[in-house]
Amino acid sequence: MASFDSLLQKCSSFSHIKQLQAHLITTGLFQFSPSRSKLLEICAISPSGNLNYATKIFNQIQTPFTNDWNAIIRGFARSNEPKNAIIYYKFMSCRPKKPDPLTCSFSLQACSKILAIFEAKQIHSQILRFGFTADILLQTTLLDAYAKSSDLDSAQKLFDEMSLRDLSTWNALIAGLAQGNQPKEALTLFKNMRLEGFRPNEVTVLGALSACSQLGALAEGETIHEYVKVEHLDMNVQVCNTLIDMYYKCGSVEKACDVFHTMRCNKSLVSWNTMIMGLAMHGDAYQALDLFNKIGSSGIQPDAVSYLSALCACNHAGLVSEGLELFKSMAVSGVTPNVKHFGSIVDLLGRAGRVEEAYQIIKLMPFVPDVVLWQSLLGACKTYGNIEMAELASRALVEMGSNSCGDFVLLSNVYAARERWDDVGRVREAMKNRAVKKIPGFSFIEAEGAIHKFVNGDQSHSNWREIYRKIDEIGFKIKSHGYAAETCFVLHDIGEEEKENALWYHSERLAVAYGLISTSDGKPIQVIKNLRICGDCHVVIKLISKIYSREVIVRDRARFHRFKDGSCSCGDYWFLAIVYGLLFFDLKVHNSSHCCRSNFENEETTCRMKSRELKVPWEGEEL
DNA sequence: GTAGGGTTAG
Repeated sequence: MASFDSLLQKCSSFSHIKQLQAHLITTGLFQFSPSRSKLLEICAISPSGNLNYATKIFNQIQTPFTNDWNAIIRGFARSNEPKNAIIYYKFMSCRPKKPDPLTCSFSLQACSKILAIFEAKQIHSQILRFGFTADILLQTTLLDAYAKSSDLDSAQKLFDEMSLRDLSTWNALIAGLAQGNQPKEALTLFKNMRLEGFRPNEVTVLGALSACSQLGALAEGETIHEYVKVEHLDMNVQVCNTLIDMYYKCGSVEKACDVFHTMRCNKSLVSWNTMIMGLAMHGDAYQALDLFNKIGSSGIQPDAVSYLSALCACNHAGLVSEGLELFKSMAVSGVTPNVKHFGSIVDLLGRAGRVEEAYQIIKLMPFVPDVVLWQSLLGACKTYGNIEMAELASRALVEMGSNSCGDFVLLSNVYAARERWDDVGRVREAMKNRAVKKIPGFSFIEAEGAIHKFVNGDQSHSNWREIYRKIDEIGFKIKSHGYAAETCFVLHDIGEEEKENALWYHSERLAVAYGLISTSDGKPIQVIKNLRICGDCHVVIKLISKIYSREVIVRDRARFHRFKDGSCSCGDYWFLAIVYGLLFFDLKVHNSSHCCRSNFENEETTCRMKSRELKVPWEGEEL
């Protein structure tokens, strides 16, 4: 008979596992043979195995070896119940066999998955106690656990303290920074890594490209793309997908299309979805829908994200009936709509002024409405001046614990539009009492090899005087083209007093002015803004694009605006509604069709409620 | 001997 170990290597079905287990039991080796751990591992992690059954085998063992613990912890760490891995780790700590670096590694992976920072810290202290600190792999796993649980300071500290780092260590921190809202730091680290002689691989460029996406750093992204081509990393589909994402988020949907159409590896569903979303964000709704309809011909079936991307295309172009049809067709194709699809429909209906229908959707849908849904409805109420519904949505948001400035501003906007100043004051009080924080608006522009950040009324840039002179010049020129920034409605002293020039020196305008100064003629100006673009800036930038014959691309938190020859790719869809709403309610509209001025920037915040709280049975106790 | 780093989303 073949040896037990060689049978283990061939073990490829659940029945094999049971036969081998039976063999161990009948020969009396079960309690003593080291091969048992391997069998347990196969049962716990291989596709032919069964984690429940592995647990049963484990429970039969009188004194588990460290490797038995490792197998079961590893199994749970990669299962849907990573919490159990930590529970087993805790059990193990009270038993004679002590954890080894692998045990810590698997348990940390479980911590990363459920963002169990408290437990990760305790395992960290055990790693120190056991003296496993020289193990680069383990240190990297620990670093990753910190980074994934948003404790980037600890991740960075660990990184700095490591005397030896390998490629994965750098990758873990770059990816961690990129995903943890520190894209600038991620890119700096990426550069430092190259200076230290490391050769970025697929994983590295994924992190770095993701950082570029967030920053809108097109030039930087292009450099990385060049590197990708030279190193043939574009044979990796994830790299290609991230390139598509990077290009469209950096404003160049054409280059995203280029990558998509010339991919040398097979396209995955994510490739399609990313491209569709890119087209949607750029307002190319018909191209997006066209691509959506072509997914099937590539032998892939669209999934929930594909539908969401296509719905998003309809949303951004105001294609209401197409969107509704698409939503209905989901049932036929067997893709179950989730809360985001319903959110999309609520937004679509709301933007089209069908606020009551949007509300009915929220009421009837089979999900508990989340913050974003109510925010969509509230946004629509503001646009169409629906006070009753706005109050309802605001109440829901408050009940859900929303403390977002944007939500309060929207409600006060609705009141202000009806000149209900007492209510406006009430909202203002509520904001004060709840210590609602205003999210400061800022804009980025990449120019002269650096990223320049502007806030409203910013005078910190070394060239600020020149920038302000440019803005004044713009003001002079656009007035001769009929621009008049008239006030439709003004929010009376809501929030902090703002300087008179706050509107005129909005961050996006400063960035565009700087772009005009610092980039050469004919080159498109690309600006990234953290909030929604202001309606007045939208008008001004349209005029700039015409007068200065410059294409300007602004990415705001919701979509792209491509200004060319006096018009914008969003078709003014998102702003026209404001005007219709005002006319409908017969409010004062002063001699301008493009007025939307408020003391606030558009803060339709979509801040998500993060469920990072995690309860584990022994919370508070030391492991 | 066994492990670590990763793409799309209202």
